[in-house]
Amino acid sequence: MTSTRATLLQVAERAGVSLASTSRALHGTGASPAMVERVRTAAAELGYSADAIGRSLRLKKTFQVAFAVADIGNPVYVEMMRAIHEVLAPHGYRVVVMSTGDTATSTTELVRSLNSGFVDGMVVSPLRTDDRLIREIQQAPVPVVVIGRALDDRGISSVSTDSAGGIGAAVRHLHALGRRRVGFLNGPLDTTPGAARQRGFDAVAGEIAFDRADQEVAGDFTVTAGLEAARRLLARGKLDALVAANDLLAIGAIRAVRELGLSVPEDVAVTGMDDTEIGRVFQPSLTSVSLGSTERGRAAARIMLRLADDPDHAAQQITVGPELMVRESTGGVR
Amino acid sequence: MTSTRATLLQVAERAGVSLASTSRALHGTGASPAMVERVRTAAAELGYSADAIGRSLRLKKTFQVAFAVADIGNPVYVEMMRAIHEVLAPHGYRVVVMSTGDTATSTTELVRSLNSGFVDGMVVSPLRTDDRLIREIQQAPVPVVVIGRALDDRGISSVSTDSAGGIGAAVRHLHALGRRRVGFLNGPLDTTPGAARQRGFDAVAGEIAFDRADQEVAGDFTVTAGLEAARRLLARGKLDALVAANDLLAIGAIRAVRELGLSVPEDVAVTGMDDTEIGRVFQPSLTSVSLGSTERGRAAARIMLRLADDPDHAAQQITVGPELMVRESTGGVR
DNA sequence: AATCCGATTGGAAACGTTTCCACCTTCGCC
DNA sequence: GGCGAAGGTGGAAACGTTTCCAATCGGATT
Repeated sequence: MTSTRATLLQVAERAGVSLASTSRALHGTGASPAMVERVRTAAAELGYSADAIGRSLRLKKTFQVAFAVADIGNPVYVEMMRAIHEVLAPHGYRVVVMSTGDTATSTTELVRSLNSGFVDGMVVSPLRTDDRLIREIQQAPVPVVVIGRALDDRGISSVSTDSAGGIGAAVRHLHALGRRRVGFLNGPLDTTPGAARQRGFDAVAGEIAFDRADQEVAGDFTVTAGLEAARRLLARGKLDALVAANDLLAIGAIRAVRELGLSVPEDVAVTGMDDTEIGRVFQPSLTSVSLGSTERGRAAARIMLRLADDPDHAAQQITVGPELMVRESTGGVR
Repeated sequence: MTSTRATLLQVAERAGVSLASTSRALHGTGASPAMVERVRTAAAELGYSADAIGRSLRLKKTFQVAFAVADIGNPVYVEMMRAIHEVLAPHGYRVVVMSTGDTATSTTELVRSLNSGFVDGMVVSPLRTDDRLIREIQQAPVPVVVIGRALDDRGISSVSTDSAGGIGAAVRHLHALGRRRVGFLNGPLDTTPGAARQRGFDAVAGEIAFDRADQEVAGDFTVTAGLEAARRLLARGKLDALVAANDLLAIGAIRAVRELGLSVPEDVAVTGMDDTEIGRVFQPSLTSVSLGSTERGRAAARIMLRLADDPDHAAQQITVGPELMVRESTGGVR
């Protein structure tokens, strides 16, 4: 590692030409072939590469977009990230993932990232949303697109889905299979998805008569938390169906079922949500409600592109419908 | 979203004081309480927040560190990221993940990220390493720490592990259990981990006599690729032990075993590598070689801190030993 | 009462880049 | 051969911030 990196001025001096010509020769247009050759050589000799900071200060553009997410460990965010990258990369944007790490302080962290971040825009999928976060998004210095909650009224661009309806579809599916003792395994209720999925379960549980309907809340949306919560849920009484708020929770739940010597789907049918790859290859493969992660990521990225072009473009809300993918964990296939 | 964001100069004008005083009042020291109050008010009224680009240009510091990784979908990288974040965050650094996305162009992408990135340093875990990449790392404008391959001779800081030895430990474990027909399920051989693990298997296969030893290479280190490759491997003849180069491949392999109506670990014992969370909660839980992802991440981050402080600090190489974690998939527990 | 010291303040430069503007050269055309 | 246009080049400003340095002010000490 050389102690100091070469600057454009040094290249200019070495080439014996002006700073302006050097810049043009390397990047812009309007330089003679001889000039280009000369400057290129000098730049190569010095191992020059343009400093992103200086360039961005002048251009007022970083060509970076952030994807801010509470927990990068959740495969659904990985899918979204791939989709966002796929849309943005051809337009010259790099996608950087900022994991807020600790979900408790995610709001504050997010805001700070935004204001002092090196990005032209941000796609954010917050686990928890409060008024302060919304206000910060509204007065953010760069465009923000929210994945995960409709915010029609506030002039914020968002891509949302109907996860409540998705839970309903899963419950109806289980009922149609003849299951009558259903357990709902949700994530934290103070999160946006947790709250929505709870609404979905409450609604459908009011419509459909079960012999028994119980529920339990996991500490977060991870496999481990799902395992623990499912143990508690199953300890309270026999169930023949488990609706998990998320694929990771469902995987934990399946383990809990088997710990009791029961089998999936014969004794207990299990559904997840998010239609992740791990759910598809798990054994049994997971019946899961797809919320179109890839589609949502793509939609968010497209809105971002539009806003990057024209920051005053009207806010836009898109909704992606849920779709039930029936697989082995509810006895669907084979 | 306001059309233009407030600058420090605007705050200064509104407060009726100089630019220098404004900066001091907000950030530095040596300003009178009255001045601080006055400037704070003006800043609040304008909704001012410092521009990261301008600040970085002057400070020559971004307080960001990149973690560049080929495939963020692999949980082992998530673990590393958490560890890196954990070490760096208390020192005021933000960790951003740059997924090179397509592994084929990962080298080129990586280099570009580095040179034009908004980071003070970079921790990189390359899947494929060639001379060009090494040269780029050596002349990188910011400190780089490599996770995944010892590069002692080149003056590059790295944190590596003995994955070859780890494969050896897994094979020996299976042999000790009485398994005599072993299959090795590796990832691409042109990757750094693929090559190392191949060496490990070749070495131990030369030492220990098996009745049968076969192997197959998966297209990448994912569950899906593991499933497909394991199908091919198992189709070629009966095996009673499978050594997978990674937990994801192992999970795919278990599915392939079961598709044949065989059970794990009774008919076929399976080992993975990386000791990921998903492997621990999978069913059966996965016997896996821990390569200390968290420990490696932490070590890399600590080296990075040192280099950020003193870029000319001598390069440092750390090695973390592998450790076999015996679980259900080889019949270890219960 | 004069001087000195410390505490605050403002002016100005600097970080590295791009681009506007003005100037110069050269070529083509009348 | 002169004139206009076109193309290439250099000077200088600008982006937003921090910090060095000098200058001012007030109070305290001799």
